[in-house]
Amino acid sequence: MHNELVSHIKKFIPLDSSEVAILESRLSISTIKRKDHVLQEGQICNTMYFVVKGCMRQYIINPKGTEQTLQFGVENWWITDYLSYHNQTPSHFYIQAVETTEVIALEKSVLESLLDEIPKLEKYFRIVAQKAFGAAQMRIKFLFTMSAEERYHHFNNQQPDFVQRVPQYMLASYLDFSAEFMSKIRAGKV
Amino acid sequence: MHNELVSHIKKFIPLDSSEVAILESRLSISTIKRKDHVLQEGQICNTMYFVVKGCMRQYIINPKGTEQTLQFGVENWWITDYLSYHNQTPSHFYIQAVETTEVIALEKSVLESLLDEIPKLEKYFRIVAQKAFGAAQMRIKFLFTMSAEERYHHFNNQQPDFVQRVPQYMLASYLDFSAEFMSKIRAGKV
DNA sequence: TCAAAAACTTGAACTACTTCAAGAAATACA
DNA sequence: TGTATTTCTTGAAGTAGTTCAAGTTTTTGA
Repeated sequence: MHNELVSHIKKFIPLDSSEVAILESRLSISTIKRKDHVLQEGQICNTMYFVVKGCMRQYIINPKGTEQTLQFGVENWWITDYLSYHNQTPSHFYIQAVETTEVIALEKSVLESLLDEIPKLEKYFRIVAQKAFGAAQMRIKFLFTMSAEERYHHFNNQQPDFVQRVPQYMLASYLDFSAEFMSKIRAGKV
Repeated sequence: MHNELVSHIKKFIPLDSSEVAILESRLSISTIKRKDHVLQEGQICNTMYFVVKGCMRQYIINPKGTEQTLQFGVENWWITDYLSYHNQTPSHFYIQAVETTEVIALEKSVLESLLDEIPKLEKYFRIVAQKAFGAAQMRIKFLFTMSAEERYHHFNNQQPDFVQRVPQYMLASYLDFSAEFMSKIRAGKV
């Protein structure tokens, strides 16, 4: 029995047993407690996080001092700041555990040596990044074309269980409206 | 002297002369006339476009019938619908030349055989996709935290020449406000 | 188990933007 | 070069959302 990341990789590329062995030897699960951060604004991001169980989020603090969630990462998602990671520049984001979460933290140096040893992994990370970019484009489309109420109902239809899982105010900011307005949408007062 | 895409790839990974030769034999430049489309909503996207010279854009038509630009692609950018491309599902987007544009159109079947022959290219496309995703995250951050006027001035500071290059109404929709409002911002009437 | 902290609700006042309509200016290309 | 087309401007009226403040409910963890 091997770890969840290996299973995820195998959905995209075949791995032989020696490659699995290399991966297993380098990857370990760590637990991030609810509300703990793995990245703070201003830090350089040197790690990619694969969510095994639980939920992480990437957020900012806006000029009014309110948190706004840009991205959630649940089971089988990667979360990181790719811009800070690639350019070695200070991050604009916080990355935090929404609930106590198990992740595989993959440091840049470890990832780079894995990519050298198992070049096939490049394909895996390419596909993951291209799909994530595609999802980001759809997200922008929804933000552009739907009203706040439509965005709420749409999300609620697509991910009914997830809505139960995170605080309302985090989801409101992810959908780009205020927590108060979300409360009114749910009460049917709009 | 070889093509612009080969030069771009060499910024990220080394290529030997036989690899360059393979690439050159498979890649050719085509010209897309101003306002012509390379992808329409509902079509399956089977091609990635690398912009050699000119400007492409990805847009949608919103429920009110207005075009909204999600993405511009200028020199050395890739533009495609990765979600349609990977899942072979109908695209939600239009991709069009803003000005007459030279592109390298890379079809899925050609790209896949290139990736088999030159596996190093996986790294190039991985890095390109990760950077594009990072840029999309920053874009969402700006949309979330800045007022319309701030978004305009910020963009204008970052890309002063680009603002001259595209019709105002396209840029307005990209920045997520109306063309009329942009006109007022520019006139200082807000 | 229970006190403290976090999350949610409500209504009233406000505002950053949109929409509409019509005319003026700029640009493309026959 | 001239004219059709595209793009930009302006003001007035409207609205989808925000903000604030205070109270209520739910959840957390010692």
